[in-house]
Amino acid sequence: MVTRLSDVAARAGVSVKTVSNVINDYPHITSQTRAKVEAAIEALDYRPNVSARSLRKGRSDFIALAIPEMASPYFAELGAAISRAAKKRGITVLIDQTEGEAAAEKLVLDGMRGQLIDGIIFSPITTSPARIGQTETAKPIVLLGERDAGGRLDRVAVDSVQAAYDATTHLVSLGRRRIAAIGVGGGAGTGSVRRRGYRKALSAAGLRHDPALELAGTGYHREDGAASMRELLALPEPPDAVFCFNDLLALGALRTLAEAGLSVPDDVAVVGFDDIEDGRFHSPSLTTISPDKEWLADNAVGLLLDRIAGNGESERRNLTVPYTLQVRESTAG
Amino acid sequence: MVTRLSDVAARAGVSVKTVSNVINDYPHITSQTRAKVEAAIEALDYRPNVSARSLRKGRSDFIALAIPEMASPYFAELGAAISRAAKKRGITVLIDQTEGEAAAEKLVLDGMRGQLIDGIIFSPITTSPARIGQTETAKPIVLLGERDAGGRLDRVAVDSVQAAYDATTHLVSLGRRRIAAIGVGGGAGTGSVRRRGYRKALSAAGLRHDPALELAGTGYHREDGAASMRELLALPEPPDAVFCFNDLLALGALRTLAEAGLSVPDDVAVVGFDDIEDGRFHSPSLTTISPDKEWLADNAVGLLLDRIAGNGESERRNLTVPYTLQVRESTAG
DNA sequence: CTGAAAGCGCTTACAG
DNA sequence: CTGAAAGCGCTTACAG
Repeated sequence: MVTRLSDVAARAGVSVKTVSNVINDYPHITSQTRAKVEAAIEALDYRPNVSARSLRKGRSDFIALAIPEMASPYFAELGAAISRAAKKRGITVLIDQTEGEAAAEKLVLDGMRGQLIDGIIFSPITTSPARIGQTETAKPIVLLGERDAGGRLDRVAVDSVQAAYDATTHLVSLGRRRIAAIGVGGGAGTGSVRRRGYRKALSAAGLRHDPALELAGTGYHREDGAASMRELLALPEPPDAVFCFNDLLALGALRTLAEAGLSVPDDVAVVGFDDIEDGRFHSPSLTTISPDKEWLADNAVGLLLDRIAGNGESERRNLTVPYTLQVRESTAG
Repeated sequence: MVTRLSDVAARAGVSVKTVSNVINDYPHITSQTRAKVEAAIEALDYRPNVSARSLRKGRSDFIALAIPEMASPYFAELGAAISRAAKKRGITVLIDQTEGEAAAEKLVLDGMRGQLIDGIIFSPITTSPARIGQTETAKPIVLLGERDAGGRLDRVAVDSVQAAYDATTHLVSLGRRRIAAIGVGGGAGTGSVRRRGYRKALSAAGLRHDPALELAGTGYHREDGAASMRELLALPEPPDAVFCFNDLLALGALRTLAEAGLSVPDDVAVVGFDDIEDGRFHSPSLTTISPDKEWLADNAVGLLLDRIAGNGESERRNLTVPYTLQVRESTAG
């Protein structure tokens, strides 16, 4: 038999309303009454039934984090940070792996899973911004990453153009002249936004951009970085530096360079993006763009809760995550 | 306004009971009726309210995965596999980060979060097996990892003694004689169980175990492995091989060896445990014990659901996860 | 096979 | 400040 609110009320000799008031921290309760109720809760080891509360209030204090893949270190670290940020505010995070599939992302945009969750933090990779912008979602959504929704949804993201510009400029300042990019892509995602910053930095430095040095690949994993690096090394004129659009690509590229017996950074300098722990312990350690993940997590959760709390109609916000360039061995001997 | 079951019933011209029957796949419904109801559901874009269903049925189809840390690659990969395995069966996984804190682990053993979840997959690292064995939990629990509960709870785990034995024996077979261990620990956790296999292999090979070669460290992260390796290198007689009790420790050790200018495996051979992706792409790539994570995930979820479905009183089960030793560059040039 | 009704455990107006 | 009662949206005996 499970203890119910009414059991607590009976034992404390008060009404259920009073017990509810104590649990929900409402005012106008004498400390004496509060103590009596708390003693009864303690004695019966009572815990409120989440389903009943959620059914009645229309709020569950659950939010969803929809990411492509939780086994990917950047998302794993981000997920950990977001879970912690949410827990601090009494919110539970439910992680949904979309695997980048259009159907799964559509489900997210539709508001997800019946009515359990109160809102969604969403990192889309397949759905187009136009499609996202059309969303008439039942639940508040905060977008993460490069894709925006034409200002129709809240969003928290690094200024990727500027960050890619800084990363590339760092390579230029080292005297590198044939600077490749791994992870470029069409559309409106990471691959195209970061390419913008990369190209901008090249032309600011007076360097011509060579299409042969822009590698697209099929994904953002280590194996994709390794394969792209192999292609670059097979070029008549291989690059003397590579900017990889995330750390996993960079780690894969580093693996290929090691297999080829090339020295990093002497032969080829490498920069990544994300600052996952893996890169900090690698030999050579990886120079990378380091977004402030705690900041990102805190602000994404805060923004979403704000929206859930009822500021549904206020203007959409676009928060820019602070970042630094961490210079390590892969560019600095 | 949210669509309710009764709205669907009204539109389809049937009773709520019939709609409920269709949704829950009950028998005795003419295909004609079913089609009518499904059309109404489609037209109204109806989704059942999870809270209401869960309140009424006493089942939510949510399970919790309680792990120390989701940013740790092994747990991230495991979490991804468990989420996938659960999703296949229509179950949603809620990830709870205990951070190895006793209070958080106690909450897990108490059954967690009011009554939302149906059961728990739990990877404890602080709570003692004795304490776990005393658990009178409200919800079914499946244990992961070395700690058992004196047979009082279901458990899915690698045979860590045997796996550690295999890893160490592999090093012996390479002709290594001073084989260190990183990650040893007291108590009943990973650190003590794997040490048992390590020592057993040494004595089977006729090697004396040297206490100076057993490093405890403070945790199972890269930095702990790096620090332990530094200690080993400072020894009058440093080791010619190291068995690290997880891959993260091994990656940290590899970093220290690279900094010291030592060659792997020529000077020091290194073996890990877990087979995270990071180790496969490292230079040198990491020899490691590779547990079948898909198998683990499928069976942990299956066992838990079986228990939830009502086999509460049947005998506790202890499933052994298959593993292989993946020989890579860190021991094989 | 279907319909009307009770009840899961909360929260919240509504009276007092 | 407290008590009695309605209702959140389902599922499920109970009659028919």
